[in-house]
Amino acid sequence: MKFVLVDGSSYLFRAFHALPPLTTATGLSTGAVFGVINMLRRLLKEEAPTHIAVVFDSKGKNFRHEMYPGYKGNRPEMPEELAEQIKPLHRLIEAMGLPLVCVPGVEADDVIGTLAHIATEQGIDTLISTSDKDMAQLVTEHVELVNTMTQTRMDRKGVKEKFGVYPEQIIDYLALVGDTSDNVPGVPKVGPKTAAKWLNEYQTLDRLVSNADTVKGKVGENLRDNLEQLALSKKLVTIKTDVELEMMPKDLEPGLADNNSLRELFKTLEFKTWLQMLDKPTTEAASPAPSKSSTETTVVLDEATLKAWVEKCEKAGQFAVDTETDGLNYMQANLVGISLAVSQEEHSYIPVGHQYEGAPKQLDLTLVISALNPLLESPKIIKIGHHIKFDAHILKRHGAALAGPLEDTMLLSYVLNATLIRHDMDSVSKEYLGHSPVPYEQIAGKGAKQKTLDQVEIETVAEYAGEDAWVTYALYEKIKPQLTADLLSVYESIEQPLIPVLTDMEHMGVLIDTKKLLAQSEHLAERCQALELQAHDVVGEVFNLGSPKQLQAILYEKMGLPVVQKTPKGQPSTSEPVLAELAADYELAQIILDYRSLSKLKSTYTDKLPELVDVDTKRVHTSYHQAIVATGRLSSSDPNLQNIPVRTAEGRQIREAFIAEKGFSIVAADYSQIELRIMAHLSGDERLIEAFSKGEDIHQFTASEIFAEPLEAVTSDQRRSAKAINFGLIYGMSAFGLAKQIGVDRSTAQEYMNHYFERYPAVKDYMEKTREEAAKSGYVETLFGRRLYLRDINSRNMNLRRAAERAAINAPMQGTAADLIKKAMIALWAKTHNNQAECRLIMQVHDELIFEIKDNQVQKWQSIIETEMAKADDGKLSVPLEVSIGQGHHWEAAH
DNA sequence: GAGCCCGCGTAC
DNA sequence: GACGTACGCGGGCTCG
Repeated sequence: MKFVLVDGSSYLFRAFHALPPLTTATGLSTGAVFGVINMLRRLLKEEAPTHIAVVFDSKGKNFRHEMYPGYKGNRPEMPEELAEQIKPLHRLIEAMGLPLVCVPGVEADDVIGTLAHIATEQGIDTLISTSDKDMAQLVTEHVELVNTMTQTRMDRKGVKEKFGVYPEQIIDYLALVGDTSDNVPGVPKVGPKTAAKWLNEYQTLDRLVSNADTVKGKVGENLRDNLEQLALSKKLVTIKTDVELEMMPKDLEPGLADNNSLRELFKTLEFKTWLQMLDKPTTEAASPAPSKSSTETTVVLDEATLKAWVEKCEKAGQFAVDTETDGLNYMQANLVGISLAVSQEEHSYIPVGHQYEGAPKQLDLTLVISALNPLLESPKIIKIGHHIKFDAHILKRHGAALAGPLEDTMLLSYVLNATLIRHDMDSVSKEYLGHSPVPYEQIAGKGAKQKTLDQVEIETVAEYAGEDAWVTYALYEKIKPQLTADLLSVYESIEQPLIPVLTDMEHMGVLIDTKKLLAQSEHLAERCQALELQAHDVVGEVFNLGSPKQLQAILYEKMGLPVVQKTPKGQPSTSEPVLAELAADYELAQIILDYRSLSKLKSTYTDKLPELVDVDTKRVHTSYHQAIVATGRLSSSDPNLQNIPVRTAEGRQIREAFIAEKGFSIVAADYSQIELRIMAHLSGDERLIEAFSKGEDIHQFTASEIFAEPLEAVTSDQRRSAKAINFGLIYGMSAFGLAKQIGVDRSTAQEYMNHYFERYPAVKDYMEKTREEAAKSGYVETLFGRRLYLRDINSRNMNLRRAAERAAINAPMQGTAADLIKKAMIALWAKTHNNQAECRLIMQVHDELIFEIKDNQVQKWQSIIETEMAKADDGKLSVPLEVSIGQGHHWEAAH
């Protein structure tokens, strides 16, 4: 046990007087807070206490004032600049998870003296962190002082060196010397030297007083004149060691840091460096005291223990569950074991699939599943997981039905703060529990030697799996209470109900016409080969067309093409826009462009998609990630179904391979211009809202506004420019970007934008207001209250700040759109999940939902889909949500 | 050979 | 430097 007592009051005063007077933009003084927190952080780092208290004086008078009305009498009233720092300091200390102690009627010294005294009695050594010399009287063999500001440490020997007397003589010493700052009288003309000399001669004040007559000179006279005063001074400087306290040293364990409170406080106090450090996962800045479990994981190998655990979970009403598997593919992985936790201390692991040589006999999988099923299915029992969708898949494929209520700590963390940390278990645990779980590699090994968990010893996996379960449980208890009402509503009405929707979508998968894709691959291979030969021919040597590096050497060094643009690393770029520009003059550039686009299609889509078709279901099962995208969108991987080509005719052919099973059709429904509609709503721009309400072609309408032409006179070029502006605005684009996009000079682009803002003044206001509010609060919000923190919004780095400002403008629109389609998915799932034989949701592509619907039911479902999607805003939007919907035998035809 | 970064390109 | 959010390919480099 490492016990540290911090004299908060002494540091507060020291810091206030020693440090330059920092103030925030609003005029709040923060210098002393900064100094004390800085000191505390250093102390925590250097001493790593297991038990700690930060002690402050209580407000108002204490027993010393009663004893001596003049106590601290010559001290001026505490300046306002200091007084206003006390509350924020206390709040910060609490947010750091440190026990804050403040006992009425006594001073910090007395509390510290008492705690140190108790600790010594209990055999605990104490370190007192203070800048107050009076504390030297508390030093013993078991109590040391440290001044964390000056980095000096003092034990018995140190006290003697500094004061010339031993700690037990310090009280007498102080009484003799007096203390002007506390208005404690001493003996006139007696300073440190004399006091030490006398005490070395007579040992104690009492013996000195008895021999007062023998002391010569003027000081001797002064001593004799002040004997009465001396008794009082002695009482005043004596630190109490018998204050009645409610806490014991052992109670003073640091709690968990509340990083969200810290963030708010750092923001208010404008402690930007710490704010940034807080947002870096590697920081030890505010890392909370580590949380841990004091018990081992119970390994469940017999039916009786299993039954006991089922009952335990039932009784608890909520439990954390985690599945261990032999892989990450949710459609293929086999169950190796299940861990459960009903508290941080009670966790178990039920092995069912360990197969290494010498593995003990484990409970039969079907037996375990049927024992757990009542638990997993019960609508009365809360199941907590971290990324519980994965566990739901695994359990489902092994005959168990994980049904709601489901809680997911990954999603809780995401909703609470999507941007500043990642939401995998390790990161979240580190952030909220200050605990780093055993990494998977430590259990399974890494690289070529990596084993699957079924090959790893049960005891080893049990520890790992049990930890995952109790950490999940602890995270749930820790994070959920931190959600404000708005964020809780985002969680409960969007993210939580989306879990089963995504589970079903993923499990259902998408039927792929593998043959068609492979035929396309062959065709693409031929064309790529031809282009490659052609390129080699033009250049006169063989090189790798797929290598930007080789290409750069060929184009700019060998062939001497003009360098249009450089990559961020200073290399001449060979990117699409550059080559497109060169293509007018150089045949080679066009060849490369064609090659690039075709080889991209081949490598990423026509070759890869067939490889990802599941052997059992013959369908592709993507993973939708619910806690990745800062704005609230989903992302998709393995395969990514959200970037299937659509722009070019060749690319679109790939969509022909996304088909429906026999007797079914593909139905695709997308929101048209959803983000612009949201912009219209959020800005409240009347002209824009009206245009949407009337069902105008928004790009054409915008063009007619910008170019002051009647609607019917708008040229296709004008419409194209207006469209670019519309999209650019959503992304916070500049005149420069717009100019590049539509191929006009910058001043023309600026002119267009000016016209735009003249016609839609509320849009301009909205963007400025969004920027301002983001800078002030550090975050922006969607229509439904989803919050996005922007770490660089006040960065002094112009580029970072500008990028954060663009994100601030984009996020409410992109995020609200994401919220809306998620709500539509949830509403539609409610209508379809019991009727998957007729209609099933199979894909989501940000503003589009794709269904597979029984041929003779298409009409009926199309109207349901349209209705539900159109009313996903709950009537909140001042513009209508328009849905365009189509059907066909494949995705391409359904557009 | 595994793992990572870079440049590039696909989607909304 | 200049347009927001993602995923993922092949090349090529580093490391063991």
